[in-house]
Amino acid sequence: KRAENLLLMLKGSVRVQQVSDAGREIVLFRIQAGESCVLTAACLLAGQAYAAEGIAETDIEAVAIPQEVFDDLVARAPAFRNFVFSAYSKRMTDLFFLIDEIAFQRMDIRLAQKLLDLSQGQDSLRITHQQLSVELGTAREVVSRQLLEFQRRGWVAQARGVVMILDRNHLIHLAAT
Amino acid sequence: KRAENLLLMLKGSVRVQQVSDAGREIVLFRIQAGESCVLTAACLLAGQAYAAEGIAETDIEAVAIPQEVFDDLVARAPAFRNFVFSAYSKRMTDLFFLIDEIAFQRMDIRLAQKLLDLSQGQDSLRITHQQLSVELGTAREVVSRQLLEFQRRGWVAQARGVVMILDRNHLIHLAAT
DNA sequence: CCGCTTTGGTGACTTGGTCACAGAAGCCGC
DNA sequence: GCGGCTTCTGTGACCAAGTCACCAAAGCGG
Repeated sequence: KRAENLLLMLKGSVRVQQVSDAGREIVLFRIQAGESCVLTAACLLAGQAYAAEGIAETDIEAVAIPQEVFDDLVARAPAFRNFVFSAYSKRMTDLFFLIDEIAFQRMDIRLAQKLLDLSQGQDSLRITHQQLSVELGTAREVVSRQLLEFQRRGWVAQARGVVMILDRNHLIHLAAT
Repeated sequence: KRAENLLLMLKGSVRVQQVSDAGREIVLFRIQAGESCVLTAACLLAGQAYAAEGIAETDIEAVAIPQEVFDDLVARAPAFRNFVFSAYSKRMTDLFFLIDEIAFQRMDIRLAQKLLDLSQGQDSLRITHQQLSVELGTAREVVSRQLLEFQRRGWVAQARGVVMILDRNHLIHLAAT
């Protein structure tokens, strides 16, 4: 029942996503380099049935901290303890934010935000409509239609598996709505 | 920035809900007697901007554990440490579940589940459509329409501020879909 | 070049959310 | 009891999002 190790990411990133009964998926969050996987581990080890899955997006390096060492660190190192609790609460508030977005935010706004987020300042973004729909937890058709609308407005251009950002300012403006 | 105390509920229950920019609300989870408010506290204390609010649903009793005592307990009492981490992971998985429901589940099914959940086996339930809509994170009109449909089918009856469950089996059947 | 898979586009339809009301039920002071 | 509030519920029109059933075009592997 207990997981053997707790992971601490050194390099790369892991995407944690969930699959629904009907086969639809949604990205919950990402674990970046320097962040701990403690919480994921905790979820696992608490013996909860978890439908979430972690997917490595890049080559990753991580250190595995055995259960006993982790326990000992939490007990003896206040700084480490602090690190762990901060990570937990960060995740928690991130999830609150995600819930708010899913429940109350319009798709066009969420898509614009996601494009800006994933583009990292680049003008071109390698991603399929299907992948974007998983990021947003919606259907592929919805993404296709929204991108088409953005295209009509001259904000983006598309090629197979690629989205090009032509007018970042308008996207930012929409995302801030 | 740090909260002064961490609360441990002894009696009663607290509803934690979030308000969106547009004024819509959704219930995230409840803290029951015997559960810790540790995570909520942690969220607060990590200095995150949090739009969530806790609302006491009954008279409550709770012990406030000062920061230092909490720290000391985590450091020295393995059992307490375990309790805290379990609580965290339980909340986390609960949130995953909630996200899944919001993103992918139909409203009629979610409403049926919520009615069964809140009724606690009773045949009558004191709640308004508005309150139900907050529980589900949807609009009041949607709840009204769904309840009307349930009523047409003879599964429930309604009075002002009251929902009566007439055919629990059909509700259970729908909820299990 | 030929099939096969992946990706994207489309129309029709259902479900859910928004808006603007209106009517009915309780509540309070008189 | 009787107006005048406030709260709760019902409703229709409309828009946004999700579903379904396709089709077409772009890559890919032989």
